[in-house]
Amino acid sequence: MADVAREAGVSRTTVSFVLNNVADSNIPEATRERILQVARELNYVPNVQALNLVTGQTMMIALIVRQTSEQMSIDTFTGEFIRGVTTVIEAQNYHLLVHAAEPDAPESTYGKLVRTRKVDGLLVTSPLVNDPEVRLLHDEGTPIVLNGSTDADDIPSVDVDNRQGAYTAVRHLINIGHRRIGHISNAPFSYRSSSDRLEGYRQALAEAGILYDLNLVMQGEFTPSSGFRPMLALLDSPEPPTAVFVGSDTVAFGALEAVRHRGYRVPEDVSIIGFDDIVFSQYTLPPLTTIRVPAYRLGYSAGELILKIIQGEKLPDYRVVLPTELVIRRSTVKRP
Amino acid sequence: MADVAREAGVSRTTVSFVLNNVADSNIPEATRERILQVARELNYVPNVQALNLVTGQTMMIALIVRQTSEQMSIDTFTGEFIRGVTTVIEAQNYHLLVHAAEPDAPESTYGKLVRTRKVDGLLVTSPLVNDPEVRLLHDEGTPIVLNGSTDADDIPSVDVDNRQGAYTAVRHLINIGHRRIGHISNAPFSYRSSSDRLEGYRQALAEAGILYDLNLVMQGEFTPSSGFRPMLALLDSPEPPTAVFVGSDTVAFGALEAVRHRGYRVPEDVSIIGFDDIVFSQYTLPPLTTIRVPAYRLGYSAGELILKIIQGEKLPDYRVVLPTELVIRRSTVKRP
DNA sequence: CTGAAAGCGCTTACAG
DNA sequence: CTGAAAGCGCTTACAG
Repeated sequence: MADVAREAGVSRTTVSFVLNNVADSNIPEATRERILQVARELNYVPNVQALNLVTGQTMMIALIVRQTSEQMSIDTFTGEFIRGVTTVIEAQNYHLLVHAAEPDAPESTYGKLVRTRKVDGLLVTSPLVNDPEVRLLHDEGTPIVLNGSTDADDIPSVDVDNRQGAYTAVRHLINIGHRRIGHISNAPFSYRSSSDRLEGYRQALAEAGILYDLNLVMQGEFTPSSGFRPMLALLDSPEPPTAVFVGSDTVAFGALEAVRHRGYRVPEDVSIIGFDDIVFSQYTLPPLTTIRVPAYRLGYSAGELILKIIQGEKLPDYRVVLPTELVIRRSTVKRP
Repeated sequence: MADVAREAGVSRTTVSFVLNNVADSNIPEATRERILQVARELNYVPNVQALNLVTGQTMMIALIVRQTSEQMSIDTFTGEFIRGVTTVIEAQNYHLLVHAAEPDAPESTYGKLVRTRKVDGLLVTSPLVNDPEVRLLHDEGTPIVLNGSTDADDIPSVDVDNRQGAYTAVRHLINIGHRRIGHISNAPFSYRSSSDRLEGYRQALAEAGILYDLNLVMQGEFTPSSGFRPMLALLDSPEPPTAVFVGSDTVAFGALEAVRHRGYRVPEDVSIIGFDDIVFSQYTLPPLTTIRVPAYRLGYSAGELILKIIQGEKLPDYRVVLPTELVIRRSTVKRP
């Protein structure tokens, strides 16, 4: 910048004014042009590090992905989510730092990112129901947005309406004649999404006057293989379900496999409905009926929200809840 | 830092020395302890922005993902790759910035990242065969590592041996008795990975004395649906293949679908082998025989390489090529 | 052993 | 309309 000033015969102040288009600076068009010209010739690009130091902003937002390597290798959600986030924030000159953290890491690896002024705010996916670090950071005033819900309803978040989605799924099963309906969760019930989905399941059952049977409820854990055994157990039970609501498509793949493994057929012997609508669900045999989760839009909303919080905007509501959508394919069928 | 200095009764210089453990600074243990103590009490954390300004480093590496939204939503590679990268670089206090760029974006959106001193180096996935921006940046001396190959062999890169992988796949088909073998690519042949895989296919054919038949070669484009029509065409041809080598698992899913759609069966009527070994390939019907690509290790290697380049290390070779592995499952079978 | 001073590349009151 | 100066929070020769 000093070079530009010298070359143009003005002070750095003036250069800064015209390059940043500062209002009320009243620079005559002539010098203005000259400075712009020189800057172009000299191929001037501002050093954002210096800028950051004086403004106190980093123009960076961190995305903390709380997943194991294994989860990450089967995850198609985060890619779309990232796309949504970057679309919004890059339009405002922010960038995204991605940091993976094991869900059961002994201590926070991400608080440091904000304390050392590496980022201006945090996006946290799949937070634990009760993450003390998130709590602490939020209370310290760190801009933070969760993807998914925790017990702390005062922390800003974006999520899908899990209860409603599960309700819709089970309602669909009931509508087509099923009464004995099993459930395999997407994750341990210590995750809010799992317990919310379970609640939707129970609500639909209750409304239809169907007794809640604990023997029909199993726990999955993110992966296809975690859906295999629970499905076997359901199939082998004295009074097997005619339909199963699986809390995630990925887990449902293992359930489909289990049905085949026992020599039964989907949907003739048992209907299966999933949750998420990842791309691959169209290509299973049969294609999976499921509940669509708008990953891109969740990312987009999270980006909008964190930006507003960073910019100190007062918001009527710090929580955004997006609707899901029932996608009927061929893994569910009317009970004769 | 000024606070710490005042509180401990020393100069900022001294504080800097002990906090950074500067050698030859000969600080007596007593003052050293005192400073550390005060820093802890005051909860001192260095401002990395200031540090960056003086050192001229940003401790950031950008990952440029050249994909459309659609590609990103079916991509399980990038997640694992990211995990590999962050594992290495975070151990050295670097962080990863992720930036998505449409493959056909009119102009570079990422050159700016290095010119404005936002990052110290660039990782570029799925580069175009001939990306002028990559060329330019590399020639300007920007540390840059590609994931995948371009025509420019002087630019550092990490990749799998695509030719060898394809050769192994087709060799497997030949070994189990197939002679009429089709091919559907993973991407347009303007991508280096596609043309390399095609070359491996041709080589295996040639070695076995099988004539190369252009009618048997089709183009896929990343998605399952892009594998559907080509497979139909192959099936409907006057002399259909008994086996098909598909350049990516994702594309192979559409091919499997097409076979079912025509009322044929895999592998009884036609064997199919994929490439990549994504998790879902275990859950198709039948489970897919494929060539494993070590995504995590590619990311890990890319991270190591870019760090070495940034740190100015002289390297014997700037290209790392990782081996693939044949994974035999149930979609390929001996030709009677 | 330790401190005063310059400097990294910017912005922004303030004064003229 | 424009410039001199202070300051953002650090590091690092240099001198004592």
